[in-house]
Amino acid sequence: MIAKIAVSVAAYHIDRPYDYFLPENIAGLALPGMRVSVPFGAGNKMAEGIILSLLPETGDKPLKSVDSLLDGEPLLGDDSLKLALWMSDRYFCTVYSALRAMLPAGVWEKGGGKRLGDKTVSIVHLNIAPDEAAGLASARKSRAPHQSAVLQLLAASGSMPIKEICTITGAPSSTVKTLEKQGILAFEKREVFRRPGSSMNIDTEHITLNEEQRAAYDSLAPLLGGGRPEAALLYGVTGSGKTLVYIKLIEKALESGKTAIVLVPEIALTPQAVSIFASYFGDSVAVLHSALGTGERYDEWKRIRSGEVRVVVGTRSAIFAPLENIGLIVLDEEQEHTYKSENSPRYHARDIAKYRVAHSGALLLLSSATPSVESMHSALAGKYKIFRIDSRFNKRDLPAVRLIDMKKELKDGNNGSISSVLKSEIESNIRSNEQSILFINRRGANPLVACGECGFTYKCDNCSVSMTYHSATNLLLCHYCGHSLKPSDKCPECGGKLRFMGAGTQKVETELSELFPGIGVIRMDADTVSQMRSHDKLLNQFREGGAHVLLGTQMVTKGLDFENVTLVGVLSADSMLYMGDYRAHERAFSLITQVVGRSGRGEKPGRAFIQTFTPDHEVIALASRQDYIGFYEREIMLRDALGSPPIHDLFAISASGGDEAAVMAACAKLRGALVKYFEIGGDAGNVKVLGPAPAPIPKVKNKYRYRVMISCDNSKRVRDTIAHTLREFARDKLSRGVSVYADAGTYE
DNA sequence: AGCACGCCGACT
DNA sequence: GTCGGCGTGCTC
Repeated sequence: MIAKIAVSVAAYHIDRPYDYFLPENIAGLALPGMRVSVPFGAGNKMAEGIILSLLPETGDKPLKSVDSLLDGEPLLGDDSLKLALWMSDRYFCTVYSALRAMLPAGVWEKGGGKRLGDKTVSIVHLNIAPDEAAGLASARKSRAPHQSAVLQLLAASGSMPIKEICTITGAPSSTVKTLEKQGILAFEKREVFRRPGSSMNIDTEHITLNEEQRAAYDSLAPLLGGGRPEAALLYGVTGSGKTLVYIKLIEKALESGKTAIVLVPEIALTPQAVSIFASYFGDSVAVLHSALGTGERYDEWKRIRSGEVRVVVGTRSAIFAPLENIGLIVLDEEQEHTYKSENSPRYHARDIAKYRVAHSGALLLLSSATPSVESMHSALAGKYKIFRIDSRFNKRDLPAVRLIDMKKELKDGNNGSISSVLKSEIESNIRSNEQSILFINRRGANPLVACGECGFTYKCDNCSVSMTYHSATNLLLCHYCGHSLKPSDKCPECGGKLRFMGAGTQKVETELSELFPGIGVIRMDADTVSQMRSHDKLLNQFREGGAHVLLGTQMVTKGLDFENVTLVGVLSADSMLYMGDYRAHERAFSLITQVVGRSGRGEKPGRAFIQTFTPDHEVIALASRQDYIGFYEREIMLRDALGSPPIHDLFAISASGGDEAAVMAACAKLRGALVKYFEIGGDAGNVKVLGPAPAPIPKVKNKYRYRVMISCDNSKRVRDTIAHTLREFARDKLSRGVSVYADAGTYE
């Protein structure tokens, strides 16, 4: 027998299914999806591989032999193996790396450094009839009270874990063992899964949909279970209760024997929504957090594979959950960039979801208050059915939004981060004991420290970015590599006076304490939530009225649902608009819309203020009016003109390395090869090769980064040309010290 | 990428 | 004569 195997150590440019001979002793046990140990390369070093398929011997060429099987049963099904091959073509990655992305890390820890065994408990059964046990219990009541209590308990319940018996009766475990020796009780080892406890319990007994939710459900439900792949976009304002619609749809899928996956951008940001699933579906739901330990994640994965789990809720990688019979896949907040993997395999969960839906005849539900331009484009083109939920859950209007011109503030002598209008609004909220959320897109105190005389700025030695001043530690910090530096009193170049410019969360925190002495401010950014679970702690503190103001970065914009918040301030809308990539406007629009939606979710109406130096900027103006359609129409025209998605497909070929000249030369060579091959292939008309150009941040961690962009119509031929160019480049001597990768539909 | 093979200079 | 430099080519 011959096995086709994806080998872990085969780099991208030599990756292919390798054929190995399966020796007699393991040929009968080997199945596709199992891991194996195989000799590879000239040195025959042992490497891990995964069996892709088995075929009969041909005897053509001499093959090396599989050394050993590493699994007793397949870790991956046929559909996963096929998906990995598809991913290697789509995302320019090795088949093995695609397969690895589908498996929980715990799979490799068994027998490795930290043993990760299967956890078991001892279940104790009665070996005699219950009434006989009850008789023995009363007979031994005075002579052996512990035995009596244990027997009485088991007479009532039949079986129970030993630990539980001991805690209930107070008997030592030796009592139970004695009874086992006497043949009265029997032990059974049962595997248990380490399950993360759900922290909140939400009453989900009676979920009733309001009129609009019901209408959305009624239109979506018929798309379920027809066995035909379907895709729909649920376009619903924040706070419209889309989660309830998902739950009803999942329920329907389960009723017809199907399973469901719900993807969320980040569990930490939507704890309430996730808890609803957990309490509603109980043990048949698996929740895959990022905070899950290796063991817990591994166990959840096993529960899913065993068929015990029928609903999976999780972040990006949960799209690979080994569920059978999928009826529904939901992508909540589908526009979020966290659905795109930033390292190899550089997949987008939405693409994988489409693949799985197409192969299982399920319904894909994309959901958002501000759909990605791609998804809206597909919906308008008729590829997705589109449904709307227009009013918020509690029938509250969206908050009134006002733009504040910071140029004018500056003219009036206010150079702080908080405008006079916003200041008086915060003041009135403090007086009426209502809460406020302030959003600023930067952590630290000052993003720029410069000399007022010679213009010197503190730049990171390893990265091409200026260093941010952190007042808490009195250090300058690089947010890309973590490099830190103590600022000197005077300019290190000319001895002039240093100026601390711009504002981040720490600076605003100080300003707030100066403007409103004594008020409670909770600051939430990467610095304050780095400690485990402090994220929840800070939010609970705020919920319980522990502060007047919640001040933070992106993490205060999503999912939060606080009834007492009636004021939202976006302190600097401009910083988001100029991030250099084609998605900057989309992100800014979405972020502003989301944070505005945090206001007025309770009984009291909300209001929002957006501070900007460019109040006339169309994106800011559209965001302040919450005009998604207007934004979409403007954006789609720009995308078309710039050759960006969704009108055109985009690939980025990136090169990085320590020697800038070598990286540039490599990029130029890549460009030349691409242009040549596209011409030979007859694709020159379809394809535009742009660059090479430095990446938006040209140096990170002492590596220079340049790239070539390809705007085209994504086709197999184009992908093959890119793959061929990458492989050829890797073999080239010029490539020494320069690494390259390709990214489909690039985000940066 | 990682390794062996191979063909040239320096050395006990 | 042989040890080791790294240029070249292959990986079932």
